[in-house]
Amino acid sequence: MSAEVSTRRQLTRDRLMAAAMVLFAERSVQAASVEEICERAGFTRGAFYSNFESKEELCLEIVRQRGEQLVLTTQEALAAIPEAGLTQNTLDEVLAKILVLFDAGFSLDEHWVLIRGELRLYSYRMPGFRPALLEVERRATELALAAISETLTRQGATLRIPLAELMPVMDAYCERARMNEILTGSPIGGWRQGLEHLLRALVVLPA
Amino acid sequence: MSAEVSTRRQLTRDRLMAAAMVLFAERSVQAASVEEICERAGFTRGAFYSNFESKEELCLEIVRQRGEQLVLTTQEALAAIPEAGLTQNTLDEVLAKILVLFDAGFSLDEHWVLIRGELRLYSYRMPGFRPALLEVERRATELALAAISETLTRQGATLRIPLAELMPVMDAYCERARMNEILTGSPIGGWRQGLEHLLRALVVLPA
DNA sequence: TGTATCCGATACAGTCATGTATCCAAACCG
DNA sequence: CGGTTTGGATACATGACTGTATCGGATACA
Repeated sequence: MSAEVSTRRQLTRDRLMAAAMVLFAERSVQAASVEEICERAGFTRGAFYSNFESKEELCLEIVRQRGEQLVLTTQEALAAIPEAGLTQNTLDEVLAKILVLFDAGFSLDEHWVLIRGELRLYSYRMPGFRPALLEVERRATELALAAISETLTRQGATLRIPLAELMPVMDAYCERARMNEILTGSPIGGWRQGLEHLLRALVVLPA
Repeated sequence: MSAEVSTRRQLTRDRLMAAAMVLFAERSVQAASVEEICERAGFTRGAFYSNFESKEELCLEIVRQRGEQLVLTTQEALAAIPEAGLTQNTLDEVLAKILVLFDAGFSLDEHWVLIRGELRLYSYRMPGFRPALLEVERRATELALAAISETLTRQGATLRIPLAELMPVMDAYCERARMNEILTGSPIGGWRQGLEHLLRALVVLPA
C-alpha cells in the first residue's frame, strides 16, 4: 500500500464525506440515499461501498473528522486573540472570547446547525453512533469552558451560575436562535446580540 | 354527513395521529412509513389515504392539535396555581410558575422532545409546513411570556435580560438538557436544577 | 515492458414503500 | 326494509434504494 494510493483513497473519502454533509443538511441523514451522495460526489455506489461499510460508518467518520477540526480551529482562534487585548473592559474580553469560540467551533453556519440537529436525532436511533457524538461534544465543551474560565479568573470576574452550566446555556441558546433565523428567514446574526445580553446578565464584574 | 359518521372518522384520525407520533419519536418522521403508522394504529393504508392526503398533511394536523393542547393545558395549569400561593418568596413563585409552564406545555417528556426536534428539521425541508410550526411555537411562547411577566411585575421583580429573550433562553436550555438526559441515559430531572440556577441568575428581586 | 494490485464502475437481484383503483361491509335514510 | 353513501380493506403497478458480485482500467513495481 503505497502512499500515492492511500492519498487517492483519502481524496475520494473526503469528497464523499463532503457531499454527504451537504445532503444531510439539505435532505436529512436518512433521506440522503447512498446513491445520491455518490452522485453528488461524482462517483457511483461502487466507490462508496469500497470506502465505507455503511452510511452509519460514514457518519461516524464525519463526526470524528468534525471533532478534530473543532478542536483545531478553536485552539487556533483562541491563540489568535491578543492576551490582554484592545478591549476596554472585562466583559468585552470575555464576550470576545466567547464569540470567537462560537464563530470558530460551534458551527453556527447553516449547514452545521442542521447537521448537528440531524446527528443528535440520528444518534438516538443508532446506539452504536451515540458515544462518538457525545464524546465530540464533551471535548469541545471542555475546551471552550477552559478558555472561558481562564479569562474569567484572570479578569477577576465571576458567574451567577455554576461554570459547568455556562456552555450548555449559551450553546443551546445560540443554536436555537440560529435555527430560528434559518426557519424564519430573518436576518442572521441576531443571536450575537442575544448572547451578549445573556452574558451581561450572567457575568459579575469585579468590584 | 351525520354526526355519528363524523365521530367515527375523527376516531380513526386520532388513532392514526397517535400512532404516528409514537413512530415519529421512535424512528423519525421520514423513516416512519405510512404503512407502519397504519399497522400500529390497527388500520391499513386505505384508511390513511382516506383520511389524509399525505404524511405532510398528517404532520400539519398533529401540529395543529398540539398547538391547541398546548394552550389549553398551559392555561389550565396556570389557573391551578393559587394567586399568591404557599411560596415563601418572590423567586419561588416565579420559579413555580415557570416549572408549571414547562411541565405542562413545553413537553419535556421524551416523546415530545424528540418529535419537536424532528418537526423542526422537517419544517426546514417542507416549506408548506413551516408556518404552522412557527405559529404554534409563537403562540405558546407568547402565552408563557405573558404569565411570567405578570408574576414578575406583581412581585416587583425585574430581569437582567430583555423579557422577550427569557423564553428562548429557558426553552432552548431545557430542551437541550432534556435531550442530553435522553441520550446519555442520565437520571431525568436535572434540567430542573439547571433551570433554577438560570432563573436565580436572571431575576432581580425587589430591594 | 509486463504483471499484479488497487479502486472504482457496472450489472443484478431482492426488498420495501408509495399511491391508486377497486371492492366490500356497515351505517344511514327514506 | 332496500337503496345509497361512507369508510376502510385489498390488490396492483411502479419506482427507488440496498448490497453484492463481477468487471475493467489505471497505477505501481519488478
